Amino acid sequence: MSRKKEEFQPLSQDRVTFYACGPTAHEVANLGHCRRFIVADLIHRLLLSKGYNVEFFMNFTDLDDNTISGAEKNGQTLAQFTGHYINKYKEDIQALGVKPASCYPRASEHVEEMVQLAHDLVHKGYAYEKHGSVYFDISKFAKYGKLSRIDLDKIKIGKTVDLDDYEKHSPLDFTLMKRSTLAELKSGIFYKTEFGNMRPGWHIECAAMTLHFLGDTMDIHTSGRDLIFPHHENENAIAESLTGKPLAKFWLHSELLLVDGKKMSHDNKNILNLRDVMDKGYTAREIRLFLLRNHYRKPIDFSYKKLDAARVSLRRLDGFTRKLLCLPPGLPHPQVALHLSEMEGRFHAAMEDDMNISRAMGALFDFIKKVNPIISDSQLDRDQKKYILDSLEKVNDILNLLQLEECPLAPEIDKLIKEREEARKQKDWKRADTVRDELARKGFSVLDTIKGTVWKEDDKK
RNA sequence: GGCGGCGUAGCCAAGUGGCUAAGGCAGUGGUCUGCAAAACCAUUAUUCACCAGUUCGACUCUGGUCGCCGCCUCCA
Repeated sequence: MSRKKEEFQPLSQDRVTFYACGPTAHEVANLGHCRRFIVADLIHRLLLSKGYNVEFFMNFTDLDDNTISGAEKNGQTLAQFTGHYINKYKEDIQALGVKPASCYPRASEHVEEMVQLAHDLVHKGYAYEKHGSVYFDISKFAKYGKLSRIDLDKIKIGKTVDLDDYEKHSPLDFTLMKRSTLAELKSGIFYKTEFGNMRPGWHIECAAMTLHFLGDTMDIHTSGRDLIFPHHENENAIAESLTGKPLAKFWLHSELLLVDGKKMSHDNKNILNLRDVMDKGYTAREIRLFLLRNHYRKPIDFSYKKLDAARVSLRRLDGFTRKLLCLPPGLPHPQVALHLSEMEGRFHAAMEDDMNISRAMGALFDFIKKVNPIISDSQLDRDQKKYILDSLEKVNDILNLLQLEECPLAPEIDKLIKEREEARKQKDWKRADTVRDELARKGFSVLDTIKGTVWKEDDKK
Protein backbone atom coordinates (compact mmCIF):
# COMPACT_ATOMS: atom_id res chain seq x y z
CA MET A 1 0.00 0.00 0.00
CA SER A 2 2.83 2.38 0.79
CA ARG A 3 4.56 1.39 -2.44
CA LYS A 4 7.70 0.95 -0.47
CA LYS A 5 9.48 -2.08 0.76
CA GLU A 6 8.37 -2.81 4.27
CA GLU A 7 9.44 -5.48 6.64
CA PHE A 8 7.00 -8.34 6.55
CA GLN A 9 5.16 -8.88 9.81
CA PRO A 10 2.22 -11.24 9.73
CA LEU A 11 -0.98 -10.21 11.45
CA SER A 12 -1.03 -13.29 13.56
CA GLN A 13 1.92 -15.08 15.08
CA ASP A 14 1.32 -18.56 13.82
CA ARG A 15 -0.19 -18.17 10.39
CA VAL A 16 0.05 -16.12 7.24
CA THR A 17 -2.97 -15.66 5.05
CA PHE A 18 -2.36 -15.24 1.39
CA TYR A 19 -4.65 -14.88 -1.62
CA ALA A 20 -3.96 -14.84 -5.33
CA CYS A 21 -6.48 -13.80 -7.95
CA GLY A 22 -6.93 -16.88 -10.04
CA PRO A 23 -7.83 -17.20 -13.69
CA THR A 24 -11.19 -17.31 -15.41
CA ALA A 25 -12.08 -20.83 -16.39
CA HIS A 26 -12.82 -20.25 -20.07
CA GLU A 27 -9.42 -20.83 -21.67
CA VAL A 28 -6.18 -22.71 -21.09
CA ALA A 29 -3.28 -21.16 -19.23
CA ASN A 30 -1.17 -18.70 -21.19
CA LEU A 31 2.28 -17.56 -20.17
CA GLY A 32 0.84 -14.49 -18.47
CA HIS A 33 -1.21 -16.71 -16.17
CA CYS A 34 1.86 -18.87 -15.67
CA ARG A 35 3.90 -15.94 -14.49
CA ARG A 36 1.28 -15.04 -11.90
CA PHE A 37 1.14 -18.63 -10.69
CA ILE A 38 4.90 -18.77 -10.42
CA VAL A 39 5.24 -15.48 -8.59
CA ALA A 40 2.56 -16.60 -6.15
CA ASP A 41 4.41 -19.87 -5.78
CA LEU A 42 7.64 -18.06 -5.00
CA ILE A 43 5.94 -16.05 -2.26
CA HIS A 44 4.31 -19.21 -0.97
CA ARG A 45 7.56 -21.14 -0.86
CA LEU A 46 9.50 -18.28 0.66
CA LEU A 47 6.96 -17.94 3.47
CA LEU A 48 7.07 -21.68 4.08
CA SER A 49 10.85 -21.66 4.15
CA LYS A 50 10.70 -18.92 6.76
CA GLY A 51 8.70 -21.31 8.89
CA TYR A 52 5.31 -19.66 8.56
CA ASN A 53 2.14 -21.64 8.59
CA VAL A 54 0.68 -20.48 5.30
CA GLU A 55 -2.93 -20.49 4.25
CA PHE A 56 -2.88 -19.94 0.54
CA PHE A 57 -6.07 -19.52 -1.49
CA MET A 58 -6.42 -19.07 -5.20
CA ASN A 59 -9.82 -18.77 -6.75
CA PHE A 60 -11.20 -19.84 -10.09
CA THR A 61 -13.61 -17.42 -11.70
CA ASP A 62 -16.23 -19.75 -13.09
CA LEU A 63 -19.21 -17.43 -13.22
CA ASP A 64 -18.86 -14.39 -15.46
CA ASP A 65 -19.57 -13.18 -19.00
CA ASN A 66 -16.77 -15.26 -20.52
CA THR A 67 -17.64 -18.55 -18.91
CA ILE A 68 -21.35 -18.14 -19.54
CA SER A 69 -20.92 -17.33 -23.22
CA GLY A 70 -18.25 -20.01 -23.60
CA ALA A 71 -20.53 -22.67 -22.18
CA GLU A 72 -23.33 -21.54 -24.44
CA LYS A 73 -21.16 -21.65 -27.56
CA ASN A 74 -20.03 -25.15 -26.70
CA GLY A 75 -23.51 -26.37 -25.88
CA GLN A 76 -22.34 -27.35 -22.41
CA THR A 77 -23.61 -26.56 -18.98
CA LEU A 78 -21.62 -23.91 -17.18
CA ALA A 79 -20.25 -26.46 -14.73
CA GLN A 80 -19.13 -28.82 -17.51
CA PHE A 81 -17.46 -26.01 -19.37
CA THR A 82 -15.62 -24.47 -16.42
CA GLY A 83 -14.79 -27.85 -14.88
CA HIS A 84 -12.88 -28.76 -18.01
CA TYR A 85 -10.73 -25.62 -17.89
CA ILE A 86 -10.20 -25.77 -14.13
CA ASN A 87 -8.74 -29.24 -14.59
CA LYS A 88 -6.49 -27.98 -17.36
CA TYR A 89 -5.28 -25.16 -15.12
CA LYS A 90 -4.52 -27.56 -12.32
CA GLU A 91 -2.52 -29.76 -14.69
CA ASP A 92 -0.52 -26.78 -15.90
CA ILE A 93 0.07 -25.48 -12.38
CA GLN A 94 1.41 -28.85 -11.40
CA ALA A 95 3.61 -29.11 -14.48
CA LEU A 96 5.18 -25.77 -13.61
CA GLY A 97 6.23 -27.10 -10.23
CA VAL A 98 3.86 -24.83 -8.35
CA LYS A 99 3.00 -26.00 -4.85
CA PRO A 100 -0.74 -26.55 -4.54
CA ALA A 101 -2.77 -23.94 -2.68
CA SER A 102 -4.58 -24.78 0.54
CA CYS A 103 -7.82 -24.46 -1.38
CA TYR A 104 -9.05 -23.39 -4.82
CA PRO A 105 -12.47 -21.83 -4.19
CA ARG A 106 -14.82 -21.36 -7.13
CA ALA A 107 -16.93 -18.26 -7.44
CA SER A 108 -20.03 -20.28 -8.27
CA GLU A 109 -19.86 -22.04 -4.91
CA HIS A 110 -20.00 -18.83 -2.89
CA VAL A 111 -22.83 -16.89 -4.46
CA GLU A 112 -24.71 -16.88 -1.16
CA GLU A 113 -21.92 -14.86 0.46
CA MET A 114 -21.92 -12.50 -2.48
CA VAL A 115 -25.65 -11.92 -2.26
CA GLN A 116 -25.24 -11.28 1.46
CA LEU A 117 -22.47 -8.77 0.78
CA ALA A 118 -24.63 -6.95 -1.75
CA HIS A 119 -27.49 -6.91 0.73
CA ASP A 120 -25.27 -5.46 3.46
CA LEU A 121 -23.80 -2.85 1.15
CA VAL A 122 -27.21 -1.67 0.00
CA HIS A 123 -28.55 -1.51 3.54
CA LYS A 124 -25.56 0.38 4.80
CA GLY A 125 -25.89 2.84 1.97
CA TYR A 126 -22.80 1.95 0.02
CA ALA A 127 -24.71 0.48 -2.88
CA TYR A 128 -27.98 0.91 -4.71
CA GLU A 129 -30.25 -1.13 -6.91
CA LYS A 130 -31.25 0.17 -10.28
CA HIS A 131 -33.20 -1.63 -13.02
CA GLY A 132 -32.48 -5.01 -11.53
CA SER A 133 -28.76 -4.60 -11.00
CA VAL A 134 -26.85 -3.55 -7.91
CA TYR A 135 -24.10 -0.96 -8.13
CA PHE A 136 -21.50 0.23 -5.67
CA ASP A 137 -21.65 3.96 -5.03
CA ILE A 138 -18.05 5.03 -4.83
CA SER A 139 -18.94 8.52 -3.63
CA LYS A 140 -19.87 6.88 -0.32
CA PHE A 141 -16.44 5.39 0.21
CA ALA A 142 -14.00 8.19 0.91
CA LYS A 143 -10.89 6.06 0.63
CA TYR A 144 -11.73 5.01 -2.91
CA GLY A 145 -8.63 5.27 -5.06
CA LYS A 146 -6.03 4.93 -2.35
CA LEU A 147 -4.76 1.59 -3.64
CA SER A 148 -4.48 2.46 -7.31
CA ARG A 149 -3.75 6.16 -6.63
CA ILE A 150 -6.32 7.09 -9.13
CA ASP A 151 -7.47 10.69 -9.29
CA LEU A 152 -11.17 10.48 -9.93
CA ASP A 153 -11.38 14.00 -11.29
CA LYS A 154 -8.92 13.35 -14.02
CA ILE A 155 -9.51 9.90 -15.39
CA LYS A 156 -11.01 9.53 -18.80
CA ILE A 157 -14.43 8.15 -18.21
CA GLY A 158 -15.60 5.68 -20.77
CA LYS A 159 -12.16 5.22 -22.25
CA THR A 160 -12.45 1.46 -22.31
CA VAL A 161 -16.07 0.80 -21.60
CA ASP A 162 -19.24 1.54 -23.44
CA LEU A 163 -21.17 3.44 -20.81
CA ASP A 164 -24.45 3.04 -22.69
CA ASP A 165 -24.51 -0.55 -21.49
CA TYR A 166 -25.04 0.51 -17.90
CA GLU A 167 -27.52 2.49 -15.91
CA LYS A 168 -25.37 3.69 -13.07
CA HIS A 169 -25.88 6.92 -11.15
CA SER A 170 -22.31 7.82 -11.85
CA PRO A 171 -20.17 6.27 -14.55
CA LEU A 172 -17.54 5.71 -11.88
CA ASP A 173 -19.71 3.31 -9.91
CA PHE A 174 -19.15 -0.36 -10.53
CA THR A 175 -21.42 -3.37 -10.78
CA LEU A 176 -21.87 -5.67 -7.82
CA MET A 177 -24.74 -7.80 -9.04
CA LYS A 178 -25.86 -7.95 -12.60
CA ARG A 179 -29.42 -8.40 -13.75
CA SER A 180 -29.80 -11.79 -15.43
CA THR A 181 -30.33 -11.82 -19.14
CA LEU A 182 -33.08 -13.79 -20.82
CA ALA A 183 -30.59 -16.39 -22.00
CA GLU A 184 -29.19 -16.77 -18.51
CA LEU A 185 -32.64 -17.21 -17.08
CA LYS A 186 -33.34 -19.92 -19.66
CA SER A 187 -30.20 -21.87 -18.81
CA GLY A 188 -30.74 -21.50 -15.09
CA ILE A 189 -27.81 -19.21 -14.44
CA PHE A 190 -29.47 -16.84 -12.03
CA TYR A 191 -29.91 -16.35 -8.33
CA LYS A 192 -33.01 -15.11 -6.60
CA THR A 193 -32.39 -12.10 -4.41
CA GLU A 194 -34.45 -9.39 -2.81
CA PHE A 195 -33.55 -7.24 -5.82
CA GLY A 196 -34.60 -9.76 -8.43
CA ASN A 197 -32.86 -12.47 -10.43
CA MET A 198 -29.23 -11.66 -10.86
CA ARG A 199 -25.70 -12.96 -10.77
CA PRO A 200 -22.57 -11.55 -9.17
CA GLY A 201 -20.00 -9.40 -10.91
CA TRP A 202 -16.30 -10.09 -10.88
CA HIS A 203 -15.24 -7.74 -8.09
CA ILE A 204 -17.71 -8.94 -5.51
CA GLU A 205 -16.76 -12.54 -6.22
CA CYS A 206 -13.16 -12.11 -5.09
CA ALA A 207 -14.18 -9.91 -2.18
CA ALA A 208 -16.71 -12.45 -0.92
CA MET A 209 -14.29 -15.35 -1.15
CA THR A 210 -11.41 -13.59 0.58
CA LEU A 211 -13.64 -12.34 3.38
CA HIS A 212 -15.13 -15.78 3.76
CA PHE A 213 -11.87 -17.71 3.88
CA LEU A 214 -9.31 -15.24 5.17
CA GLY A 215 -11.22 -12.86 7.39
CA ASP A 216 -11.46 -9.08 7.30
CA THR A 217 -7.81 -8.47 6.59
CA MET A 218 -5.42 -10.95 5.03
CA ASP A 219 -1.66 -10.71 5.16
CA ILE A 220 -0.83 -10.75 1.48
CA HIS A 221 -2.92 -10.27 -1.63
CA THR A 222 -1.11 -10.92 -4.87
CA SER A 223 -1.94 -10.73 -8.54
CA GLY A 224 -0.93 -9.03 -11.75
CA ARG A 225 -0.40 -5.31 -11.73
CA ASP A 226 -2.88 -4.83 -14.55
CA LEU A 227 -5.58 -5.78 -12.08
CA ILE A 228 -4.89 -3.03 -9.56
CA PHE A 229 -7.45 -0.82 -11.15
CA PRO A 230 -10.29 -1.35 -11.14
CA HIS A 231 -10.41 -4.89 -9.79
CA HIS A 232 -8.42 -4.66 -6.57
CA GLU A 233 -9.55 -1.14 -5.87
CA ASN A 234 -13.14 -2.35 -6.08
CA GLU A 235 -12.51 -5.52 -4.17
CA ASN A 236 -11.03 -3.47 -1.37
CA ALA A 237 -13.83 -0.91 -1.49
CA ILE A 238 -16.44 -3.64 -1.05
CA ALA A 239 -14.64 -5.16 1.91
CA GLU A 240 -13.37 -2.05 3.64
CA SER A 241 -16.64 -0.15 3.45
CA LEU A 242 -18.25 -2.99 5.41
CA THR A 243 -15.49 -4.00 7.80
CA GLY A 244 -13.76 -0.67 8.24
CA LYS A 245 -10.48 -2.49 7.75
CA PRO A 246 -8.29 -2.81 4.68
CA LEU A 247 -8.70 -6.09 2.83
CA ALA A 248 -4.99 -6.85 2.85
CA LYS A 249 -1.96 -5.73 4.77
CA PHE A 250 0.38 -6.20 1.82
CA TRP A 251 -0.45 -6.05 -1.85
CA LEU A 252 2.10 -7.64 -4.16
CA HIS A 253 1.62 -7.10 -7.86
CA SER A 254 3.63 -8.94 -10.42
CA GLU A 255 4.48 -7.20 -13.65
CA LEU A 256 3.25 -8.19 -17.06
CA LEU A 257 4.40 -10.72 -19.53
CA LEU A 258 4.95 -9.00 -22.86
CA VAL A 259 5.37 -10.29 -26.38
CA ASP A 260 7.39 -8.01 -28.64
CA GLY A 261 7.02 -5.26 -26.08
CA LYS A 262 3.23 -5.49 -25.84
CA LYS A 263 1.12 -7.02 -23.13
CA MET A 264 0.10 -10.57 -23.87
CA SER A 265 -3.64 -10.26 -24.26
CA HIS A 266 -6.56 -11.15 -26.45
CA ASP A 267 -6.78 -7.55 -27.62
CA ASN A 268 -3.24 -7.68 -28.91
CA LYS A 269 -3.82 -11.13 -30.39
CA ASN A 270 -0.49 -12.34 -29.10
CA ILE A 271 -1.51 -15.02 -26.65
CA LEU A 272 0.94 -17.84 -26.13
CA ASN A 273 -0.35 -20.80 -24.19
CA LEU A 274 1.86 -22.89 -21.98
CA ARG A 275 0.96 -25.90 -24.08
CA ASP A 276 1.95 -24.12 -27.30
CA VAL A 277 5.41 -23.48 -25.95
CA MET A 278 5.76 -26.98 -24.58
CA ASP A 279 4.75 -28.35 -27.97
CA LYS A 280 7.79 -26.57 -29.37
CA GLY A 281 9.92 -28.80 -27.20
CA TYR A 282 10.48 -26.66 -24.13
CA THR A 283 9.99 -28.30 -20.78
CA ALA A 284 7.84 -26.82 -18.06
CA ARG A 285 10.95 -26.56 -15.91
CA GLU A 286 12.68 -24.43 -18.54
CA ILE A 287 9.62 -22.22 -18.73
CA ARG A 288 9.57 -21.99 -14.95
CA LEU A 289 13.14 -20.71 -14.88
CA PHE A 290 12.42 -18.28 -17.70
CA LEU A 291 9.49 -16.80 -15.79
CA LEU A 292 11.16 -16.97 -12.42
CA ARG A 293 14.57 -15.47 -13.03
CA ASN A 294 13.39 -11.88 -13.41
CA HIS A 295 12.28 -9.79 -10.50
CA TYR A 296 8.51 -10.04 -10.09
CA ARG A 297 8.04 -6.28 -10.39
CA LYS A 298 9.78 -6.06 -13.75
CA PRO A 299 8.10 -6.86 -17.04
CA ILE A 300 9.30 -9.87 -19.00
CA ASP A 301 9.34 -9.60 -22.76
CA PHE A 302 8.92 -13.10 -24.12
CA SER A 303 11.13 -14.53 -26.84
CA TYR A 304 12.31 -17.98 -27.75
CA LYS A 305 15.86 -16.67 -27.64
CA LYS A 306 15.47 -15.91 -23.94
CA LEU A 307 13.84 -19.24 -23.38
CA ASP A 308 16.91 -20.83 -24.98
CA ALA A 309 19.14 -18.86 -22.62
CA ALA A 310 17.10 -20.17 -19.69
CA ARG A 311 17.53 -23.67 -21.04
CA VAL A 312 21.29 -23.35 -21.12
CA SER A 313 21.37 -21.84 -17.62
CA LEU A 314 19.40 -24.79 -16.41
CA ARG A 315 21.83 -27.13 -18.10
CA ARG A 316 24.64 -25.50 -16.16
CA LEU A 317 22.78 -25.98 -12.90
CA ASP A 318 21.97 -29.58 -13.78
CA GLY A 319 25.54 -30.32 -14.79
CA PHE A 320 26.73 -29.06 -11.46
CA THR A 321 24.27 -30.97 -9.30
CA ARG A 322 24.76 -34.10 -11.35
CA LYS A 323 28.52 -34.00 -10.96
CA LEU A 324 28.13 -33.31 -7.28
CA LEU A 325 25.76 -36.22 -6.78
CA CYS A 326 27.90 -38.67 -8.70
CA LEU A 327 31.13 -37.55 -7.12
CA PRO A 328 32.89 -40.20 -5.08
CA PRO A 329 34.01 -38.79 -1.72
CA GLY A 330 37.60 -37.66 -1.53
CA LEU A 331 39.75 -35.48 0.67
CA PRO A 332 38.21 -32.49 2.41
CA HIS A 333 38.64 -29.06 0.91
CA PRO A 334 39.51 -26.23 3.31
CA GLN A 335 37.56 -23.44 1.59
CA VAL A 336 34.32 -25.18 0.84
CA ALA A 337 32.48 -24.36 4.07
CA LEU A 338 33.27 -20.71 3.55
CA HIS A 339 31.93 -20.70 -0.02
CA LEU A 340 28.83 -22.49 1.15
CA SER A 341 27.99 -20.14 3.98
CA GLU A 342 28.64 -17.17 1.74
CA MET A 343 26.24 -18.53 -0.85
CA GLU A 344 23.56 -19.27 1.76
CA GLY A 345 23.89 -15.85 3.30
CA ARG A 346 23.68 -14.03 -0.01
CA PHE A 347 20.93 -16.19 -1.43
CA HIS A 348 18.56 -15.95 1.50
CA ALA A 349 19.25 -12.30 2.18
CA ALA A 350 18.47 -11.51 -1.46
CA MET A 351 15.22 -13.49 -1.40
CA GLU A 352 14.10 -11.79 1.77
CA ASP A 353 14.77 -8.40 0.23
CA ASP A 354 11.57 -8.17 -1.79
CA MET A 355 12.36 -11.46 -3.50
CA ASN A 356 15.40 -10.26 -5.37
CA ILE A 357 15.76 -13.45 -7.30
CA SER A 358 18.37 -12.16 -9.75
CA ARG A 359 20.72 -11.46 -6.90
CA ALA A 360 19.88 -14.78 -5.28
CA MET A 361 20.61 -16.67 -8.49
CA GLY A 362 23.84 -14.73 -8.82
CA ALA A 363 24.93 -16.07 -5.45
CA LEU A 364 24.10 -19.59 -6.59
CA PHE A 365 26.06 -19.27 -9.83
CA ASP A 366 29.02 -17.75 -8.00
CA PHE A 367 29.03 -20.74 -5.72
CA ILE A 368 28.98 -23.12 -8.66
CA LYS A 369 31.91 -21.30 -10.21
CA LYS A 370 33.92 -21.70 -7.01
CA VAL A 371 33.01 -25.29 -6.37
CA ASN A 372 33.38 -26.61 -9.92
CA PRO A 373 37.19 -26.76 -9.79
CA ILE A 374 36.98 -28.36 -6.36
CA ILE A 375 34.74 -31.08 -7.73
CA SER A 376 37.09 -31.62 -10.65
CA ASP A 377 39.85 -32.33 -8.13
CA SER A 378 37.57 -34.62 -6.14
CA GLN A 379 38.26 -32.57 -3.07
CA LEU A 380 35.07 -33.03 -1.15
CA ASP A 381 34.65 -35.50 1.64
CA ARG A 382 31.42 -37.22 2.49
CA ASP A 383 30.34 -34.61 5.05
CA GLN A 384 31.07 -31.65 2.84
CA LYS A 385 29.11 -33.18 0.02
CA LYS A 386 26.22 -33.69 2.40
CA TYR A 387 26.37 -30.11 3.67
CA ILE A 388 26.27 -28.77 0.16
CA LEU A 389 23.38 -30.99 -0.82
CA ASP A 390 21.44 -30.08 2.32
CA SER A 391 21.98 -26.43 1.59
CA LEU A 392 20.93 -26.81 -2.02
CA GLU A 393 17.79 -28.58 -0.84
CA LYS A 394 16.87 -25.49 1.14
CA VAL A 395 17.55 -23.28 -1.85
CA ASN A 396 15.47 -25.60 -3.94
CA ASP A 397 12.57 -25.49 -1.50
CA ILE A 398 12.23 -21.92 -2.72
CA LEU A 399 13.22 -22.24 -6.38
CA ASN A 400 12.02 -25.74 -7.20
CA LEU A 401 14.35 -25.85 -10.18
CA LEU A 402 17.30 -28.01 -9.23
CA GLN A 403 17.67 -31.72 -9.82
CA LEU A 404 18.82 -33.09 -6.51
CA GLU A 405 17.59 -36.66 -6.53
CA GLU A 406 20.25 -39.17 -5.70
CA CYS A 407 21.21 -41.42 -8.53
CA PRO A 408 18.37 -43.95 -8.51
CA LEU A 409 19.82 -45.62 -11.52
CA ALA A 410 17.91 -48.44 -13.13
CA PRO A 411 20.14 -51.54 -13.19
CA GLU A 412 20.01 -51.79 -16.99
CA ILE A 413 21.22 -48.20 -17.36
CA ASP A 414 23.94 -48.74 -14.81
CA LYS A 415 25.02 -51.83 -16.72
CA LEU A 416 25.16 -49.93 -20.01
CA ILE A 417 27.25 -47.15 -18.50
CA LYS A 418 29.68 -49.67 -17.02
CA GLU A 419 29.79 -51.51 -20.32
CA ARG A 420 30.69 -48.31 -22.14
CA GLU A 421 33.38 -47.49 -19.60
CA GLU A 422 34.86 -50.93 -20.09
CA ALA A 423 34.82 -50.51 -23.86
CA ARG A 424 36.50 -47.13 -23.59
CA LYS A 425 39.22 -48.56 -21.44
CA GLN A 426 39.91 -51.16 -24.10
CA LYS A 427 39.74 -48.43 -26.75
CA ASP A 428 36.89 -50.23 -28.42
CA TRP A 429 35.42 -46.95 -29.63
CA LYS A 430 32.88 -48.51 -31.91
CA ARG A 431 31.28 -50.44 -29.11
CA ALA A 432 31.47 -47.44 -26.77
CA ASP A 433 29.62 -45.28 -29.30
CA THR A 434 27.00 -47.94 -29.88
CA VAL A 435 26.29 -48.05 -26.16
CA ARG A 436 26.22 -44.27 -25.98
CA ASP A 437 23.59 -44.20 -28.72
CA GLU A 438 21.56 -46.76 -26.88
CA LEU A 439 21.72 -44.71 -23.70
CA ALA A 440 20.62 -41.66 -25.65
CA ARG A 441 17.65 -43.59 -26.95
CA LYS A 442 16.69 -44.42 -23.39
CA GLY A 443 16.91 -40.76 -22.48
CA PHE A 444 20.30 -40.58 -20.81
CA SER A 445 23.27 -38.41 -21.69
CA VAL A 446 26.75 -39.29 -20.58
CA LEU A 447 29.33 -36.69 -19.72
CA ASP A 448 32.91 -37.86 -19.78
CA THR A 449 35.01 -36.17 -17.12
CA ILE A 450 38.52 -36.75 -15.89
CA LYS A 451 37.18 -38.56 -12.88
CA GLY A 452 34.96 -40.86 -14.89
CA THR A 453 31.62 -40.76 -16.59
CA VAL A 454 28.74 -38.79 -15.20
CA TRP A 455 25.32 -39.58 -16.53
CA LYS A 456 22.29 -37.38 -16.75
CA GLU A 457 18.69 -38.21 -17.41
CA ASP A 458 17.33 -35.94 -20.10
CA ASP A 459 14.32 -33.82 -19.30
CA LYS A 460 11.15 -35.45 -20.36
CA LYS A 461 9.41 -33.48 -22.98
C1' G B 1 -5.23 14.15 -20.71
C1' G B 2 -4.52 11.67 -15.56
C1' C B 3 -1.99 7.97 -12.77
C1' G B 4 1.87 4.23 -12.40
C1' G B 5 6.29 1.91 -14.24
C1' C B 6 10.65 1.24 -17.27
C1' G B 7 15.36 2.90 -20.16
C1' U B 8 22.61 -0.45 -17.26
C1' A B 9 27.55 -4.31 -22.32
C1' G B 10 25.56 -8.04 -28.69
C1' C B 11 21.03 -10.11 -25.69
C1' C B 12 18.90 -10.79 -20.64
C1' A B 13 19.60 -8.78 -15.81
C1' A B 14 21.22 -7.10 -10.37
C1' G B 15 23.12 -2.96 -7.96
C1' U B 16 25.20 1.31 -4.92
C1' G B 17 25.92 8.83 -3.14
C1' G B 18 32.63 7.59 -3.29
C1' C B 19 35.32 0.87 -2.63
C1' U B 20 36.51 -4.32 -8.75
C1' A B 21 28.97 -1.61 -11.88
C1' A B 22 26.72 -9.01 -9.48
C1' G B 23 25.14 -13.08 -12.32
C1' G B 24 23.25 -15.66 -16.89
C1' C B 25 23.32 -16.16 -22.36
C1' A B 26 26.14 -15.27 -26.74
C1' G B 27 31.38 -14.09 -28.40
C1' U B 28 36.76 -14.67 -28.08
C1' G B 29 41.21 -17.27 -26.27
C1' G B 30 42.79 -21.58 -23.69
C1' U B 31 42.52 -26.59 -20.84
C1' C B 32 40.59 -31.42 -21.22
C1' U B 33 39.25 -35.14 -24.92
C1' G B 34 39.41 -41.62 -29.27
C1' C B 35 35.42 -38.89 -31.55
C1' A B 36 31.14 -36.16 -30.14
C1' A B 37 28.80 -33.64 -26.50
C1' A B 38 29.57 -31.65 -22.12
C1' A B 39 32.67 -29.65 -18.61
C1' C B 40 36.51 -26.37 -16.71
C1' C B 41 39.56 -21.73 -16.74
C1' A B 42 40.38 -16.74 -18.56
C1' U B 43 38.41 -12.54 -21.00
C1' U B 44 34.23 -9.01 -22.54
C1' A B 45 30.66 -1.60 -19.87
C1' U B 46 36.33 4.54 -18.13
C1' U B 47 30.38 3.47 -18.49
C1' C B 48 24.68 3.15 -16.63
C1' A B 49 18.66 7.04 -22.63
C1' C B 50 19.70 12.56 -23.10
C1' C B 51 20.34 17.53 -20.79
C1' A B 52 20.88 20.57 -16.60
C1' G B 53 21.17 21.11 -11.15
C1' U B 54 22.54 19.62 -5.89
C1' U B 55 27.33 17.66 -4.06
C1' C B 56 34.21 17.50 -2.62
C1' G B 57 32.04 13.31 -5.54
C1' A B 58 25.96 10.71 -9.10
C1' C B 59 24.60 5.45 -12.89
C1' U B 60 22.56 6.11 -7.90
C1' C B 61 19.29 12.45 -5.30
C1' U B 62 16.32 16.84 -7.82
C1' G B 63 14.20 19.12 -12.27
C1' G B 64 13.46 18.83 -17.46
C1' U B 65 13.64 16.26 -22.41
C1' C B 66 13.13 11.93 -25.43
C1' G B 67 11.64 6.79 -26.08
C1' C B 68 8.86 2.42 -24.51
C1' C B 69 5.01 -0.10 -21.57
C1' G B 70 0.55 -0.59 -18.45
C1' C B 71 -4.22 1.12 -16.28
C1' C B 72 -8.31 4.70 -16.67
C1' U B 73 -14.55 1.17 -13.71
C1' C B 74 -17.95 -5.59 -16.09
C1' C B 75 -11.09 -8.25 -21.30
C1' A B 76 -8.97 -10.95 -17.62
